[in-house]
Amino acid sequence: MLNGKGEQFRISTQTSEIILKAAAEYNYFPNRIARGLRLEKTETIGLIVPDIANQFFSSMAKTIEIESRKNGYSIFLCDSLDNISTEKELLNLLAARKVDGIILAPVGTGSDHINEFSKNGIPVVIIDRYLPDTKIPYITTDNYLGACQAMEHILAMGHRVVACIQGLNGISANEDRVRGYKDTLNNNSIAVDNSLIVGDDFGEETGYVQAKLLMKRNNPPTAIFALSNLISLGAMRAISESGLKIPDDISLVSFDDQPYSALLASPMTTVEQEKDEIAVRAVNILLERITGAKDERVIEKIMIKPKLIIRKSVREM
Amino acid sequence: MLNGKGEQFRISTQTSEIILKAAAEYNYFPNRIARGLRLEKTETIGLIVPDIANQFFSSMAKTIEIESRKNGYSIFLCDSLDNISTEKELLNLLAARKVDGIILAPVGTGSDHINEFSKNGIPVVIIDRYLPDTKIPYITTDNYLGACQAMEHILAMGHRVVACIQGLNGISANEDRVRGYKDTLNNNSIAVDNSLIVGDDFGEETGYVQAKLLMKRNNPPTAIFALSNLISLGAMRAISESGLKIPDDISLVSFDDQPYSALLASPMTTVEQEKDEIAVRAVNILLERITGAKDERVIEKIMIKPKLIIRKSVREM
DNA sequence: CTGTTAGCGCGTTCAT
DNA sequence: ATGAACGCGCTAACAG
Repeated sequence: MLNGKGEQFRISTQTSEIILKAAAEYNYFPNRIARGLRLEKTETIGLIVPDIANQFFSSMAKTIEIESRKNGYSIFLCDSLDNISTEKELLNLLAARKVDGIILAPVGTGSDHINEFSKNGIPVVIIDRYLPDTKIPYITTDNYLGACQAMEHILAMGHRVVACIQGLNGISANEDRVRGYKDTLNNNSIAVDNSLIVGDDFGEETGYVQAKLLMKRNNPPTAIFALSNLISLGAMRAISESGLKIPDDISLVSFDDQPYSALLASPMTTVEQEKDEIAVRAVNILLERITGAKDERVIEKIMIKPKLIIRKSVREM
Repeated sequence: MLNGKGEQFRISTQTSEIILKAAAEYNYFPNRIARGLRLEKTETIGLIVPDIANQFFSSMAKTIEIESRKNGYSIFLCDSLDNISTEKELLNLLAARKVDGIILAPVGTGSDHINEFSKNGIPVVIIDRYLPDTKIPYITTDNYLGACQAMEHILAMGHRVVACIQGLNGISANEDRVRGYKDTLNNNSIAVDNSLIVGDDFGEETGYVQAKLLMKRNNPPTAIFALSNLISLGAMRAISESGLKIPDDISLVSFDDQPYSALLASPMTTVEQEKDEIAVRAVNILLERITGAKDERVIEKIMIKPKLIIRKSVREM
């Protein structure tokens, strides 16, 4: 009876005002649980991220929460701890909680469980990467383009031996970045040296360990392209421990701009992902699927252009 | 019927196994919405923070989510945008969603709405600060102690003119830190110069503007104590723009350790808050109040000791 | 020990 | 134009 629109259908002025005053006076709010049970929609969205403490995900979470709330939806926050079986459990948990839809930043390379899950009728939108051979809409950064932009800059500054510390092998975000790295080298007539492509996860430790190894090579790289903010953080730690300076001794470019990027020992050149746009569009696409506003045979596959922010971490050779 | 414990009360082996297999086979999960309506508890917790994109809150959110999930609870994430009327709306929203409890990192200085809200029976636990004259349990950093530790270090390094860029005036976290700053000066027989206590919010801009002004003084401070991570970020920007170096030209200590603190131009000495412990204890206290496990006349008022991490941003005079 | 039923609060439908 | 009754899926209470 007090659903806020029922009144408009019948009496406009009198009843509405009385009801509203009474509601305010008695501090009445409709029970969303009962409403959810009855309507078979809860106006909730599940958000699963591998690590909410990571600035990249927390700033998208912020935008997702705000944009969802504007539309009456609340967010169940779930941290999959970068663990694929946790991610699986979380999908089931959210299903049991009858969320209307899920925004998922997947973990690892396996995706069978996601494809399987998406058959159950709860709409899923994927962010940050995409799955091969899937019917699930996604919205990510154009990682290939971002890597090309970064590499073009490094090469334009005169570097010829450029290492790449990559993240988790096999996922689209990583593969696209590596492909951009290789293609840009090739386009500039520099042979790809596979021994300069190292690393296997997006964590800080990978950056640290691999940077140390790279610096010990006989023919060390003059520049490093780090494929995540944590990798560059680790690489900086290694470089700093070795007594070397950026960019004098070695240059560094990182994927993912951070609030502190401009304030580092050497303000860092980064590939900035348009997190806000990814987040807003993910919410809007999900809401369209929830409300059925759009032909669901259309699978959105969206890549947002990143932006190269040139600071002072690449030396001119 | 399928609540997972009913079986244990009756048949142990046979029925349980049959049910479990059937449940797995048909991929059945009990509907948590219906359950919530029936039991009048939803096993959900509302988390309200002023800015989830802030590392300080996002890492606590991570721990809160994980710790809650261990106990079967899911988290509604709400970002109050540092806006007190949004915070108010969110409290009501969470009440309408029938959360079993709320963890709140409050915004601003006003707290009447929180006291008012807490009378409605939904348990609230406050983190990051405390409210004056309230019956709501809280768990925060011992901000007074943290400020004393930082100031003792600065003074021990020989500084005598030390500025303090503070955050939002009037809230406990800020007042306790300022009190620690003043008391430590007094204990070391240095008169407090109120013109060296500047700033009025925790943002980056405050740090930037106030640091610029401080450096222009006739008798500029040799050290700055920044009362938040964003303030120190802004101060660093100002110092860097002025062509000055930390710690050679000016020393800096900041509240809130960050992942990048060790990797800055000058690795920064910080007061690290024990975020994990605050988060875990907040969840546990809230759960105790939800389940009624503890005498609710006991109002927990907990302060966790912070840790001074000494790096290289303070010069020996 | 097992099967049946009432009712949580809402929105919808059907009957006035 | 309004009011009464039903049912969403679950669990607790009760009857058999």
